[in-house]
Amino acid sequence: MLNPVIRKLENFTKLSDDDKLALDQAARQVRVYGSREDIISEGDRPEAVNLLLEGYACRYKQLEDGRRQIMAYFVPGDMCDINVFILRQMDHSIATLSPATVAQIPHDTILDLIAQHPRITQALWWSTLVDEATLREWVVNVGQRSAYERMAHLLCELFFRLRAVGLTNGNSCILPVTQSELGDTLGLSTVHVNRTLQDLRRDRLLELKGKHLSILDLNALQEAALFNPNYLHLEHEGEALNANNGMRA
Amino acid sequence: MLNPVIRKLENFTKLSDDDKLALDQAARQVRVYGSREDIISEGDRPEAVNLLLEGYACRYKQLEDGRRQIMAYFVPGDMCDINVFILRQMDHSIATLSPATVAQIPHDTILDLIAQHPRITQALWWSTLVDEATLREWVVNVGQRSAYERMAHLLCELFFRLRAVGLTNGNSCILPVTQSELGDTLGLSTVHVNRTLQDLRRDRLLELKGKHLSILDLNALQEAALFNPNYLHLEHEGEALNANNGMRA
DNA sequence: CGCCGTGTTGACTATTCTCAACCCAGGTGG
DNA sequence: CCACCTGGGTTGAGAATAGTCAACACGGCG
Repeated sequence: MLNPVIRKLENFTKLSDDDKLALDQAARQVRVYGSREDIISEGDRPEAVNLLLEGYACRYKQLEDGRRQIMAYFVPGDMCDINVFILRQMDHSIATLSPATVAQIPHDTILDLIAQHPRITQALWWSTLVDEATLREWVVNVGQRSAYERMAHLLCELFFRLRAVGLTNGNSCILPVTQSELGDTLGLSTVHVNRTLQDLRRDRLLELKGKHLSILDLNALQEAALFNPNYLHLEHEGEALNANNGMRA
Repeated sequence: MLNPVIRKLENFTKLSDDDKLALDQAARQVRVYGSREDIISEGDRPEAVNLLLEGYACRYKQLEDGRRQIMAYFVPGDMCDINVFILRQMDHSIATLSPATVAQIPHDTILDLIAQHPRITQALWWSTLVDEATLREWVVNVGQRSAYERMAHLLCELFFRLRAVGLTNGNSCILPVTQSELGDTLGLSTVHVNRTLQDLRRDRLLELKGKHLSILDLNALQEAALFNPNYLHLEHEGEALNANNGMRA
């Protein structure tokens, strides 16, 4: 099994064999989770970086009165919290959505990787920038789009991201989320999620049953969602940086 | 006039005189903007880091059909785009909300700062983490909160942030935004923004007229907003890091 | 003076939520 | 093996929240 983080980072830059080996070795301490377990909770002090190897997870925040907002989905190859270890405590939680395998990379190992592998540093930086850009797009999504557009946009995004790590099969993929979780993601009630999915099905854009998503018409779905994949920066942008030597830091 | 970025970063860590000098010198090339001008536009290649010295600005994204979402506000001391220079082109725009003074810091200068001033590096890192946490909170805000709560939350946040850089006067501050901009921020129509502000005024929580915001009852406002200032990480968290030597990177 | 950008209001509409009921499939225990 | 239980998913009816449109008010500025 190819370490999915390698596949992901190579969307941005070409890694050397040495880089890849280092990544593999960093990800050797593994923990297995069941479905819907917290990997790290709000208020915890972050102890290690969690790299998702298999399964799905999400970042969420809960209000005092129980309302919950999911703010990110994680797919294999994603580091859930690389950027928080300077902070004293988590201001949100991370939980699995399915059974999952997670590598726990100690902070020191991350720092060593950064110190010794400039390509990895660059690619990790790229990856956090993409995470941020994705979050910005989510603000646009919940702020401006209708329920129908929102749902279309979310499913477009997930499909593109899963495809980038080789987890699609033609125009379908696994998506182990309930309608209630989709609601917590999009700021909609489960009832409305249900009706919105029916509308998308009626328009022959997609099917989502059980844990299986099939895109019936990707172009039409993108149009319906006003989806512009720019923000995922999947176009191997690092190649240019490689040529001109990139960052010095 | 104290360089506001120094004041901001000192919310997190103690800077040496040498650090401060370096920051001052980095911010010497200045540009002046009028109100509502783009500082950098979607599609542009980022050339320098824009540090806001005076005035207000925002980050926004426009959909093809004209809908606009504001995704961040910038106040003096904020670096608008420190983290994007690895990317080939901007996936969003940054514009002033008022007349503004902006320092343009070349990428090389940033890289030198990072290489030679570990405290600054740390504080800049902290600052980007706070920006991200803020963005996450905005997703929660538009996703879960009602119009009334949303507005209360946004104004709470801005008040706290302005206070952290010394731009409040008692319980009031300058906020040069129109109701239409508030709408684009919160995902509400201008009409509804207007009515929501009236409700907040009726409940004696705040007043917002012209460019002047007065908080009449900060505690009540926080409660109404379910506002928890945790995510702004304003509690001088860096002090701990200083003691134990912090990052090695 | 008159214009324009902003704020305000009323009437009507659309979208989304809530609540409550019911269905269905998969897993468990008797 | 079957009955039941439970966690999703689905449906309908009615209510609440927020949007749209159109008109008007107000103030600063050319």
